[in-house]
Amino acid sequence: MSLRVYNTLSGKKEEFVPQVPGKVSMYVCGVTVYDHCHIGHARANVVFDVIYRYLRHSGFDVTYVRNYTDVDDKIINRANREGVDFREITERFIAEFDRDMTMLACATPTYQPKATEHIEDIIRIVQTLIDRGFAYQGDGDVYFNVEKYDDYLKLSKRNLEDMKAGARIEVDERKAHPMDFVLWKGAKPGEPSWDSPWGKGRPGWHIECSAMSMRFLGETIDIHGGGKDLVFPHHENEIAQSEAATGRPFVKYWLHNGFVNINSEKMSKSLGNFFTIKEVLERYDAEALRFFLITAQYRSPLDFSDQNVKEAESGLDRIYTALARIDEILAGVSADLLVVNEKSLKDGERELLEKAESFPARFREAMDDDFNTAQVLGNIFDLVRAVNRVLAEGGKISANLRAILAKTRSALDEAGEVLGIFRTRPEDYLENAKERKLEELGISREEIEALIEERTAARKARDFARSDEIRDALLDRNIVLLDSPQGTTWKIK
RNA sequence: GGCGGCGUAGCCAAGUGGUAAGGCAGAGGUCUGCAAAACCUUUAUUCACCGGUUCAAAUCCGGUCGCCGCCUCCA
Repeated sequence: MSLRVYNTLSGKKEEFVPQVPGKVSMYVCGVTVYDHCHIGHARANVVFDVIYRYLRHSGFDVTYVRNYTDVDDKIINRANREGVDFREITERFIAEFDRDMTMLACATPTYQPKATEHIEDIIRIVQTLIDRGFAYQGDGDVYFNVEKYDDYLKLSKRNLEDMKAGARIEVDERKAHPMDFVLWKGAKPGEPSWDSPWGKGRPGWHIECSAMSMRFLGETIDIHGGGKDLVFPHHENEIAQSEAATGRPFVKYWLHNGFVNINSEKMSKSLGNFFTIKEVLERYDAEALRFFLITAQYRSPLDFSDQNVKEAESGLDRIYTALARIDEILAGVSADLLVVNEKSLKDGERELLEKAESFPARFREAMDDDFNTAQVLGNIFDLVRAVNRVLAEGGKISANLRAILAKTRSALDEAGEVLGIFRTRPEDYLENAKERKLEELGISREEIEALIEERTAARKARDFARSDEIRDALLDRNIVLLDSPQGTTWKIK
């Protein structure tokens, strides 16, 4: 089986064949750094991080470029409002973005260029477009003439006539066609600007991605990604200006992620229904958030709600609990030396062995089918259940079981590495989760442990009334007690 | 108005022609002093609705209804 990806350009899943065997060039539109990022940005970046990791895992040598848009109206407006240089705004929010990405365990792209570092490239492309008759000047601005480029709207599959019909397009005297878009904006007083053949100015939004993509990845790249909302106009315009400038195809595979919704509506700044990554991470574990973001296939909408994230968190806890049990059993043994003796397998062991051994193939099959992370998670839970089942049988841990658990652990590690989860020691994950929740509940470990001690004494004395009273009191405060032959432990409800 | 997507159990979510993965929540059981955790069993004769193609459809085709997105900055 080979990798198949859904290409927005063809509207179909296609076999993924990079231009150069073994190598992949990938460009993903980053963020405009004028404010904190929200969960929608988190999803886009986690989705493409998983894709990046999976491509590498599949043996490709991937060059991954993600830009920072660091000059733009919104940045300038904020800078003016705060009375600071625009670079102060961009530096601040680049740092915030980087912190968010680190929290979400996103790998660092090969290159993270800034638009302002590529003004010369931008000017060169704009000049080429003018020379080739695709662009024209108007009052210090330079526009792309959409009527000159025959394939315009091939990505978003519309036509210019329909666009005009109900569209909210302001008539602009300087434009030859209402849909023409700006490549270079003439400077207004107080705005950051750069010298150009057309006077002082700054780049339009779309041209920077073409410039940086070509600079780092060449004229034709394998994958270009971004949110669905970028299909038109951003990506459409990138195609037009890039292909008009080079005469060559710009992108082989266009990949677009679905939105994060709130009550079935798109999360966005303008609707005001957004949560920043920063504030969500105050309430939830970062890994749980990442886990939540991959519970659905990347092209589907994903509804963000307290309940949904909590459910994801419960699911992740379940997996980590099983991992902790596996690690406890495997502690101190060298997994490489473990060999399964097929002849003396118990039923549960055989089932787990089969699931663990078939897992890698099922994992690849799901990921090869347009990165179906939801299906992978289903397979993971299936494996976890088999682990729990075997361990619930009790008895001594046989050498065989140890070997099977080692196989299971390495299967889960493989998936975890690609999905960017299970990267924490299970014990640490569970401890951290506990710590955070304890703080929320306003109860201390010492207090709980003192009560457990008192209860154990009461139970020894068969004073079950007192024992249950303590347990109920703790339960009221969301602390659940777990009795086992080894003693009493506790967890948070 | 144009273009595109979606509608699978109480909730989330896989599944694109062969008879419904998985998670959360719920119920019963094993365990337990009683519980909890864990495990076992169980929860959609059915995939928005109607019609068609087919030996066979959640999956393909046509229609209806509902929801959402893009067409303006947007991941």
